[in-house]
Amino acid sequence: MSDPYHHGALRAALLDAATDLLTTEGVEGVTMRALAERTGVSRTAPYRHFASKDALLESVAAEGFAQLQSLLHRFAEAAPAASTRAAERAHFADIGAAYVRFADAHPAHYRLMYGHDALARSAHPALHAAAEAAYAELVRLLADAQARGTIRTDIEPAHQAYIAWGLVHGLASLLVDGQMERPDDIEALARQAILALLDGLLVPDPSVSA
Amino acid sequence: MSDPYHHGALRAALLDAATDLLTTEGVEGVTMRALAERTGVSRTAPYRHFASKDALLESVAAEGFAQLQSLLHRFAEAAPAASTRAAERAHFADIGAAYVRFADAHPAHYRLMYGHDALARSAHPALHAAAEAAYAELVRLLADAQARGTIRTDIEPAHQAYIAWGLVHGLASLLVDGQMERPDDIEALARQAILALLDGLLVPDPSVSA
DNA sequence: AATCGGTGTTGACGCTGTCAACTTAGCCAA
DNA sequence: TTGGCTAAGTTGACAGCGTCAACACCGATT
Repeated sequence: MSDPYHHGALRAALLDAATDLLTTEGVEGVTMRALAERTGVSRTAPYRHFASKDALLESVAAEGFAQLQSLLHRFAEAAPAASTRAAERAHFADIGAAYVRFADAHPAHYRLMYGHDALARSAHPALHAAAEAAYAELVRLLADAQARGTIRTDIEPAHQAYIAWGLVHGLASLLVDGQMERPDDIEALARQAILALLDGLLVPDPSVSA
Repeated sequence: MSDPYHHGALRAALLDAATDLLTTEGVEGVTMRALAERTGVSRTAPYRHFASKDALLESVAAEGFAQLQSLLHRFAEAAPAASTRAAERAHFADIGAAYVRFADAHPAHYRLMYGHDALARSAHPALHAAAEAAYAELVRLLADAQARGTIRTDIEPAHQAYIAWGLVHGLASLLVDGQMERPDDIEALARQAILALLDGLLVPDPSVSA
């Protein structure tokens, strides 16, 4: 009836509580003691499941990359079969908008995935692997588009993925870190950015030389 | 002869020490006590010059944005007068490469400027202003290019700046946060990214519709 | 010569992550 | 059934952190 001595599913409960605290209080609010209290155990019980606070945060961050990966994966499956130029533009704009929407919906989580200081210093294999898996999904997406013949092939998909990832991550990061003025419609801006990358920023006509 | 009771230039010394510690130990190494020891004063002396540790870090971060701004400003003055397409491409590629090089040279400082958790939560007017000033420099750069007639005018300079800033910041961020594999030649990648944004990623010929 | 305010010091407090030693309870072998 | 092994949870303690309160110093102003 009353609280059993053994929790039973503490590990999962800790990850849930951490994600909760992350969204409500920010990363500063995620403390081992707060997690313990939320899950109804004592201060050091979490150490039976995570070697350190950093290890716990690493798992939370990795979960975020997994979500991002599955998001990209859904788009990869919904790729346009018949590849008109308009369909491709819309498809990639959708992906970029979805990415930025994810970051905007879970800002603290997103910040943890990329920006957390403790996680950035040393090697975190699980987190690194999760990030690479999400990245690989994007590479595949672009390789497919190259195979369809809609995207330039003089830049290898891995580089294109790095560039595209950099663009959307940069937008998301500016948004989430709050240094820049928050744009009115972030989703529209994300679409505009993707389209700019697809179409180019220079004037189409190459006869502008003075 | 011996240490005077009053330091004389403690504020500047603290900022210097903080920047030093930032590059050598990372942001976790920047502690009020360490700063006090480095500058030869007691633990709480810094509080005569900064309201809190966050306020001190905010000043350090703002200095970083000032450096970034002056970097962009130098490029604005060196803008190509006669605007051939090749010259414009090289010019913007140079800017992007310089930006990423800055981040790569001062990773911890760069992370502090954008990613630090404590600074992201609440409003930090001085930091915000410094970031806006650097951003304004980029807007001006792009407005000039539009005036020269080399860049599309159907997207306003402020939006183009947001997109371009997003791209280079995204690349820099991926680099500095260390989640992604570090590319062989980051500067070349930055150039490639800028050129991709200028030229577009789609195949030039619009007749690819199936 | 008195004093006033900016600067630096000492002591203390609560909060944090985490180690060490101990307890509990479920499970498996004898 | 029982004995004990082990994973899981607890309590106590410690050092390091940011920071407040109270006090000491000293150059400049009156």
